[in-house]
Amino acid sequence: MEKEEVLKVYRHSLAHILAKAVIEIYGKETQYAIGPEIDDGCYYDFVLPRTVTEDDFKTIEDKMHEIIKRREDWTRKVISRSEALELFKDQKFKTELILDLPEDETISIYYTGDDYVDLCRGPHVDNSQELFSSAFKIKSVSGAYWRGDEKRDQLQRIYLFAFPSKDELKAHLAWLKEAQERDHKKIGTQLDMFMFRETAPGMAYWLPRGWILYQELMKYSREIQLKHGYQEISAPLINNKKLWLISGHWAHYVNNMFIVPGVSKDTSAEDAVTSDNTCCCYSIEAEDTMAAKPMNCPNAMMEYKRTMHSYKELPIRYSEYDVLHRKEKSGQMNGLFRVQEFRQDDDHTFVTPDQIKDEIKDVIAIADEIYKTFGVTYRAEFSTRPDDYMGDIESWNSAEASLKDILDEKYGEGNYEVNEGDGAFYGPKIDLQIKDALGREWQCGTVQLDFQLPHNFELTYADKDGVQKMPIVIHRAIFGSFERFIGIITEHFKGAFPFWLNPYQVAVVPIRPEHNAYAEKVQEALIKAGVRVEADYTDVNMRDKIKKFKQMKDPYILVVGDKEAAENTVSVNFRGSNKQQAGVPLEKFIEVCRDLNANRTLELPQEF
RNA sequence: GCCAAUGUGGCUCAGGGGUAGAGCAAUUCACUCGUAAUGAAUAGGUCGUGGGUUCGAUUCCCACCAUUGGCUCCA
Repeated sequence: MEKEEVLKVYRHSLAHILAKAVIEIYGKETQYAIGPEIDDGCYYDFVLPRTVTEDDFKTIEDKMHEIIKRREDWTRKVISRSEALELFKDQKFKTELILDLPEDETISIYYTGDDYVDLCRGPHVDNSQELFSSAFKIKSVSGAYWRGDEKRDQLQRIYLFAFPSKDELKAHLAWLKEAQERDHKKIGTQLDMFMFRETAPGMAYWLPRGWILYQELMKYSREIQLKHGYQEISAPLINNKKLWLISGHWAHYVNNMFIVPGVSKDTSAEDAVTSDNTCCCYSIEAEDTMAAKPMNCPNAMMEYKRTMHSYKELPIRYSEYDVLHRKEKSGQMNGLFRVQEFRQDDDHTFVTPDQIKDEIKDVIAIADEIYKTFGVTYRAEFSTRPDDYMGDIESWNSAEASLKDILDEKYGEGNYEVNEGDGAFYGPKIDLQIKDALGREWQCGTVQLDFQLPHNFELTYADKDGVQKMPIVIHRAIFGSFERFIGIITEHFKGAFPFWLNPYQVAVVPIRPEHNAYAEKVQEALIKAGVRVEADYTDVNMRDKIKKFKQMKDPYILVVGDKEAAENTVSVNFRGSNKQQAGVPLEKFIEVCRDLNANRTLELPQEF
């Protein structure tokens, strides 16, 4: 058996052991649902008479060990649908699973000992003693919805780390610890990049250092977009409710919007709020109700609509970096990965149907270029027509065919995920996912076709034949949100950003105050060359200064004293090591810095 | 929104029914230094917020807020 297969069998078998242990501890009325294997182990979903907390972990683990030691045989049986329904008549989730199986499906069950049976395809170990060498540990408990539907039962999910050997478990836990050290929330605090306060949940305060990095990203994004024919626009951050009614956001997205209630004339309105004893009453029903924009699209439509357009002008690419606000349900925020206030590298491109393919190809090319600059890898996902789609089916079919062609050509057939029916109601989309330090995937890039907004805003262009036709809108973002992207690259680089991106690129440390004059000369020369430099001219131990800049992960620290001043050189300290190189001519050092910035080089030279 | 956990000086964390501790950072003094933690002293906290129990709550209970790991949703 392949190693992968062995791992699967172990994990899946341990899921059964977990269920058996939980049933023995919590009693026969336990409802057990499903227990698949996952990346680092497995989980099992239950309905239990009481909640499982961390205090129960040890009890469950001990019970599992005890069960394994019983050396019970695992027996597979094939039974009929009616036998299965009878066997699991007290198990509502199993019953539902059985009823959902196709008529001709073989129904197999697995016994672990005589007293525990589970509906399962297998395969499994033949006897529990095969699990003697396995290693497992309860990772966590969480709520999970039956079949991922929040309207259905909430189950208690118990996650297990599970590996074939103790060493592998140990290695995994070590990896996890290392990954937690990469946590962008931790590094962001250490490097003085950003902070959060309770008075603005899910909205980052960008500190001086972090804001430098943020702006460097925007600068980079703007450079690329300029090359690809994008025009930058900016539009109001809050808009009257009327706009959101037209765009459809008021109907579909209002719960995610920060509303600014207007002044209501009708003081009896149900949602009217009296602010004080004056006559002023606020209501979201009032005509002057405004809302902070959660998306840029409607305003882009407005700018397009300002004049008549000809097919000759298309594609028109409007990019924007305005601040967006999306109200999230509690428990959904997560550091910079999921915030309530953010900026996207957003764009709305207006195209004719036959321009879709070339345009999207270009978008993917931009994504490749950008992600490559950071050395991150991504995975593409293609989402197709949902049941509640808008527009005519021919447009959908041809649009989906174009997207599929592009994806096949770019990544090869089967090298991207297809989510049938998962597209937006207004059009199919391609999402680009990037992983964080813990291996969780986050959507960054997105390319979406939209047949709906142009319709709602009655957009037109005059085609060759003189007939007014409706353009198609392509929504796209590559970084996604800068907030999320910064979170990801912070973890990716563990805070040691590429030279061009690091808040300060070079730090200057004069050995004693009498070397300040030369240090200032070095700093000025670097600034003149467009290098971001910080220096410490205070009268403290040079070691303290070096320590401080090392902790800030500045790529190069230049120590200057008598020798350097006399020779017009610098003594270079390299990030991430104790390595030093003395006697580097200042001009040479500056030249290298200039190149690193110009090329946005990923690697940091370790020698001059 | 749901399940579980967490919230103690700027940061990292210990403690625990009798009104709080450490390290780092900060400030002051000494050392004037050639590459990642010199020494001494000082200052800094109504222990997330609001209720309750108690003679007494930072500690126990309840609610709320925020944060974390998941579920759902999403950039």
